Order: sequence, then C-alpha cells, then structure tokens
Amino acid sequence: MSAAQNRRSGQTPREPRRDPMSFSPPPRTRFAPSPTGYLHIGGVRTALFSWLHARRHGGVFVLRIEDTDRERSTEASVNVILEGMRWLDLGWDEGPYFQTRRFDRYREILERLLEEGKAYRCYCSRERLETLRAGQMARKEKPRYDGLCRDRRDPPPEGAAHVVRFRNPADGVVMVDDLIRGRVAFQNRELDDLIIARADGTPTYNFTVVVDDHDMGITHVIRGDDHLNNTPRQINILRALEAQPPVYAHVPMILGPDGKRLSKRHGAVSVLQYRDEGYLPEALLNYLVRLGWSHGDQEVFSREEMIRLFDIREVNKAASIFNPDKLLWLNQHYLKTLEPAVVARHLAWHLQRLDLDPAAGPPLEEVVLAQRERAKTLQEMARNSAFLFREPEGYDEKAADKHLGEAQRPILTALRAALAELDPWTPEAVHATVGGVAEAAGLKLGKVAQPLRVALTGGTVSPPIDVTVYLLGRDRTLARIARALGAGPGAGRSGVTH
RNA sequence: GCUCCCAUCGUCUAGCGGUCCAGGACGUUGCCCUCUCACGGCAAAAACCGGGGUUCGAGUCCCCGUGGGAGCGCCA
Repeated sequence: MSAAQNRRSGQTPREPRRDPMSFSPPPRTRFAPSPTGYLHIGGVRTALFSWLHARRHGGVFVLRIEDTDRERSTEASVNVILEGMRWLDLGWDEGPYFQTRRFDRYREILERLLEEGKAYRCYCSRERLETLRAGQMARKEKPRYDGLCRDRRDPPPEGAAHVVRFRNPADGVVMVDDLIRGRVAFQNRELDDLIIARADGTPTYNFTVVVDDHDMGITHVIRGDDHLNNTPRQINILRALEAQPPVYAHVPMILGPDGKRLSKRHGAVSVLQYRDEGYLPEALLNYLVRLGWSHGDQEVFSREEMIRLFDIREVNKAASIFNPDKLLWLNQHYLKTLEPAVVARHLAWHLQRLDLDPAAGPPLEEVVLAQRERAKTLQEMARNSAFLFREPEGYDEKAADKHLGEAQRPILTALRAALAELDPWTPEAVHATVGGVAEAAGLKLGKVAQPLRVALTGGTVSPPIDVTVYLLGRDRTLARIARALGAGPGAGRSGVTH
C-alpha cells in the first residue's frame, strides 16, 4: 500500500514503519534551483524539507543547479544560492551538479528517443505557434501544440530550424501518487507534445529534470506545487525511458502578505537579506519548518528535533502566507536562548557591518546578555550597542532637553564623584551608588538614572543603568558625564571654564 | 478560457466522526512588574467559506457552489 493510499484511508502511521519484508534503501533527495534570480524564502523551505527528509532517513541530499537557460543564468546567482545554503548550514552531500556540464548526456538520451520514435523533430515556426496559441485563446481553448509535425511524412522544409518534441501518449491517464496530495489523475489528452530540445539543440527543463533525477538516483522529488502540473509529462518521459518514476511530494507555496504568489514585488527577498537584517539561521529555519508542517502545538524546534520529528507526509496541502512578525518573535527567542557565545559571533559580524570594532568595547558575550531582551534582530542589537564601541554622535534632542538641563547638573556631578571612587566596578556596586545618589538627593531612581543614561548613551534607551554603566567602564563613564556637564544647556552660563 | 490543487481565529496551525459552546502560537487590546526600552506574568477579543447530502451524531466523510492558488513558454 502506498503512503498516499495510507493517507487516504486515514492510516498514516505516526512513526515511519519499517517494513521488515522490504528494506527500502536510504532516500536520495535533491534541491534543484535555477540560478536566474536569488534564492528566496520559498526555495529555502523546499530545500529545508528535502534536506530534512534525507537527514531524517539517513539518506543523501543532492544539490543541483538547473542552469540550462543560458540567457538568464548568472554566476552571481549561483554564488548567492551556495552562500545562502552555507549560511543556513543546509549541507549537501553531493554536488553542486551543473546541468550545463551534462549536455552530452542529454543529447545522448535525446538521440535515443528520436531513434525510438518517442520524440520527433518539429519544424513549426515560432510565428505559427504564436498564431495557433492566439487562436486557441480566442476560442477559449487551452493553448497547446496541435501536433502538426507529430506524424509528418513529407520531407522537412529545406533548411528550416527544428526543435525536438516529446511524443506524449494521446490517451490514457497518468496517476501521480503524491506523498502530500494523495493520488492525482491527469488525462493524457490534456497534455500536448512538449518541446524537450530548443532549436539550438539545448535541452529544456522538463527533459533535463527527468534525466537528472533518474541518473542521480533521486528517490524522492520534493518541490513546490507549482510543479504538480508538470509531473504527468515527466512521468511520461520517464516511461519512454523505461525508468521507474521517483516518489513525489509537492509542497504548498508560500504566499506574500497580500495572498499572492511570492515574487520580487511581494516580499520575495534573497535569503541573504535576512542574514544582513540580523536574523539567525536557527530562527529562519524554525519559522520555515512550521509553515505547512506542525508537530502538535510545538513552536520551537532545534535542528535535531526537526530532523527527528519531520515527516514529509504530514505537510499541509494549503498554501501559507509569510508572517514577518512571527519570524521576528522566533528570532528574538533564539537571541535569548542560544549560547551567548554563538550570538556573540553573529553580533561581531553585524558590528563590523556598522563599521564598529567589536574589540573596542566590552566582551561581546556580556553585550549579548545585556541586550538580547531588547532586540529582535542582531542588527538592532548592534545598533543599540553602538554606544559601547564608539562615542555617541550627539544627544537625542528631546532627551537632552528633558534630562540634561540645569536641574540635573548636581546629580551628574554627584554621580561622577561617586563613580570615580567606586570599587569594585560591578553592576551591583554601580546599582548601590546610583541608588545612593538618588536617595541623598531625595529623588526616585528614575530621576537619576535617566539623566545618566542620556549622558552615557546619548538617548533614553539602554539596558538597566547599572549594567549600562558597568559595561561602559569607568573611564568612558566619567568622560561622558564630564562631556554632558559641559554640553548641557546650563553649560554656557555656569561654565565649565574653571 | 481549460486543466490541476487548495479552503479552521488577521496570520501560522491543532483537530484524523462523538472527549470542540473548537486548542496552541504570532500579532492585537487591557492589567501587573518596572530606572528607560524591553523581557516576563495574567487576562481578553478573535475562526470551522456557503449549500446539500451520508450518519444516531460532521470542523472531521461525499457532492455542488463560491473564493484563492498554480499550470497551460524554444523559463525553470
């Protein structure tokens, strides 16, 4: 009984069942992006599902670059794909294979199909095809090739260019047993004879994908469900090759916030942009695995848990909309729960992107501990921590007006004196000192902490004042208080000239 | 237009015929905590697309409708 049938009869086993009578070999899955744009979230999730399926069952994950469209494929796109996969740590076991390096093989198969009459040369001009299509559209018919060259007896037109078309069966039904969709039937009469080689002799997608998946021993084709309609054609080609079709699993699409297909215009940004904006690979992967798949009410999955728990058969059928807020929440979750040392390494990278020297401030792990509860991304954490690595540019205007006025002068002076003598320099000691100054002045802690915060950071937001002071260090703290005393509105009148 | 796919809170989802006046999470709102911002805690509002069946009983099965998505390239 196939998994699809199992699913239908409501008997999908929770745990993969090892059938003692048939030892299924470890699966081989692949991720096969085309380097014609960037690698976006949808592609990454497909890659993740393929990767998880392979890892889960001790199989092999293959990376293949589908670059047969030489017009649009670029090396830059290839690099973005590889870099993205590495950043996410979705390691591949084989490849990357490039289809452009396999042209000899495609040609070989092409010849064979031609010889066996399973494919034929088509001399129809693009113009004829266009008018044919236009006519069909006008008649509200499904545009398709009419098969003019299919049974052509007469000799081909002199010197005319030709493409090669696959001779699709005229009737019958093709069944696709999909791990996610169940059994889907397609009538052969709905399919036309697709082009498998262009006029310049280069092979096209539906042909190369079949040859490659077969040659590479792919057992499970996990891909976006925009390919479901291509599947019957591919199965027909496979049959012509007398090859066994792989198991298919068509995963639902990820839609943009407007419910439309993710595209350049709708938040389909490069995965590397998520890295640059300060997301952790752990967060992105966790977010993506929960899009279309779940394990009870569990929201957080470590990489190991994903591998252990993921089951391609449990993937939903409905498309889902990308939700940036939840990604943000997960990102902060990981900022808060990952080893500070791990987060610190990422933080260093982001500090550098802001032109800050990670070595010019307190230990990064301490910065992480102090900041992770008030930052949703690493980029935000880096920005919020800039004051620890270089002098603030100036003071936030409203903050200075409110907290660095004449009234705060005695407080800052007292803080400077007390902190100058402080020993040891610990958050606890700082806390006691600031509290002491407040008490002596008969003020609430906030009345003392806020002026100090503005003096030290230039703004009104930072970690708790004791931690902020502690991290900044004595020298910088004293210097910035002095600077604030000199820069305050009262500076001109009372003067710091003496 | 034709073919295929899909349909539970705004969003991601749990639910695999009775335990559902539908559960969790993000987001939203209110309260608490509080030196700022946050974090955290508590609480609340919020959904089974519609109509027919099947059944003692339907969110769960079937059909139709509606809505959404995909494909229909010498793109992948």
